[in-house]
Amino acid sequence: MCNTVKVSPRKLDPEIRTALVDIAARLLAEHGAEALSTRKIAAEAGTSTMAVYTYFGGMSGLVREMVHEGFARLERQFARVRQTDDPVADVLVLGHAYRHNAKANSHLYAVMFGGQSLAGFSLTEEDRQYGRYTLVDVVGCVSRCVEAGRFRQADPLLVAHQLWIATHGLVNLELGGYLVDPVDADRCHENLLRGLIVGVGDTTEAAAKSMAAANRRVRREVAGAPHAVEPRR
Amino acid sequence: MCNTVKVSPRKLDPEIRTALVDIAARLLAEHGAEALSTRKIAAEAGTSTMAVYTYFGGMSGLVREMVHEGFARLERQFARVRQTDDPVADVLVLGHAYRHNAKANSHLYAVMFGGQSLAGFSLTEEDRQYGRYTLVDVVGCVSRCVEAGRFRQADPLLVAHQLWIATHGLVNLELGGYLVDPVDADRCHENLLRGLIVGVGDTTEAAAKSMAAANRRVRREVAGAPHAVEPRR
DNA sequence: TTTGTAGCATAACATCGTTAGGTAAACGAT
DNA sequence: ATCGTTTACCTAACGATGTTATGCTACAAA
Repeated sequence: MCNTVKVSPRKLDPEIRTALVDIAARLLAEHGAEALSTRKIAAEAGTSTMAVYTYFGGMSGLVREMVHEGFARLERQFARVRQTDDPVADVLVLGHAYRHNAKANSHLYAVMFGGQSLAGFSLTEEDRQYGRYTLVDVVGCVSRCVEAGRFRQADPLLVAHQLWIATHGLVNLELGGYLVDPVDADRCHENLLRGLIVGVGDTTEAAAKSMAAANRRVRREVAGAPHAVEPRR
Repeated sequence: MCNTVKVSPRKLDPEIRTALVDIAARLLAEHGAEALSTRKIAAEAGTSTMAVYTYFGGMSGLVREMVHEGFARLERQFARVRQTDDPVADVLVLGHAYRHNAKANSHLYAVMFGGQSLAGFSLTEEDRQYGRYTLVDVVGCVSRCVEAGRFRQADPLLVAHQLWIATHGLVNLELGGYLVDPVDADRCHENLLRGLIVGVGDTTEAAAKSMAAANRRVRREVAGAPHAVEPRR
């Protein structure tokens, strides 16, 4: 018989796989996109450049793996914010969590949501669907705002998108260095969210109260130091 | 005398300079960031790669030139929108102009505002100041909204930043392919701006009227086909 | 123990931005 | 008009990039 399915491979080492992703993520975070190369990664991992191809099929595959890790981090960040009886404050804390995550992983964020192509990689529709899915927490939170009578009756998905878009724009321009002293990112964040919340139906008084409550919760529910983040290169 | 300031140079050809910028811009727009290389540019221009260095000091200098051209295009786009007695509609048309320009020059826009580093280029503080300056039109328009009693008394610069951030976030996620069918970019644009305008003090009725007026003006004041744009690669 | 598949290293390829060396052209001064 | 100097510009090369071809060899199944 010709089709003798002889077997006797040699398994892939999962430790090497995760090590490669970790090293690549660290290189990206510490030295930026330019510093991400197969040779540097292989050198740090003590392997040859071929490892990147056997485990990920190329640089793009490795970047995709990092992007998925980035989405996982965002989800973990979201999971830390509590659900209270003030759903508007909950939404605001989620916004802070989103912004914090973006700044803590700025280079990765640029690839995930900023449309930055890294080493020839670009997101597939599946990747984007993965990214959109991380926003289900926000949609649910907006639903509770509507149920609580704080937001006008509207499609929660649409309102969540408004908040996402605004926060994304804020973070993106902040990372780009565009929001400076007279109109810095913190001031913009505050005003932008206040405006949107009032715009979808909340009263200015209730909005102000929820914003104060959210600011009090940020320290404990989003991360240690709110703005301790590596500066842009 | 030793310091004989003998003169006799050979002038740079301004035609070659502009040709290089044009070719580079076309390559960027048609084939994306990856296709932008000194060799391709030189080949199309009929020169050698050295031209890029004599005229721009390197690839970064050429990219900087393109970025400035991008800002100029945005300003020209803004200059096309009229100032009417409905300043809120004017602001909305400016937003459409911003979005149109971003989509018509998507790759360049990503470098200008999206933080995308192209061929090792990254914006200087001077470049960013140049970019911020293009928003003076928006600030002035917001001032007129306040004077007309449509917007609550507030810092026009701050309100203009809110609108900028929101529109930038919208455009960026749209270019990234994140805004799809149930909640597409057009719907988000409409809702986001409506929310913000109401949030800064306008009544829902007046806002709706101005939005309708703005949508009517878009065709003639921003560009031919509102959404005829190369799809994302 | 035998055997063959597949991980992995070495080395080569094409391409990239950039630089060095040499040539010729253009302008001010004579 | 001629000269001299300066500078644009081409050719060739360098280092570094992602990727691929060619083996060697370790490992798991028989």
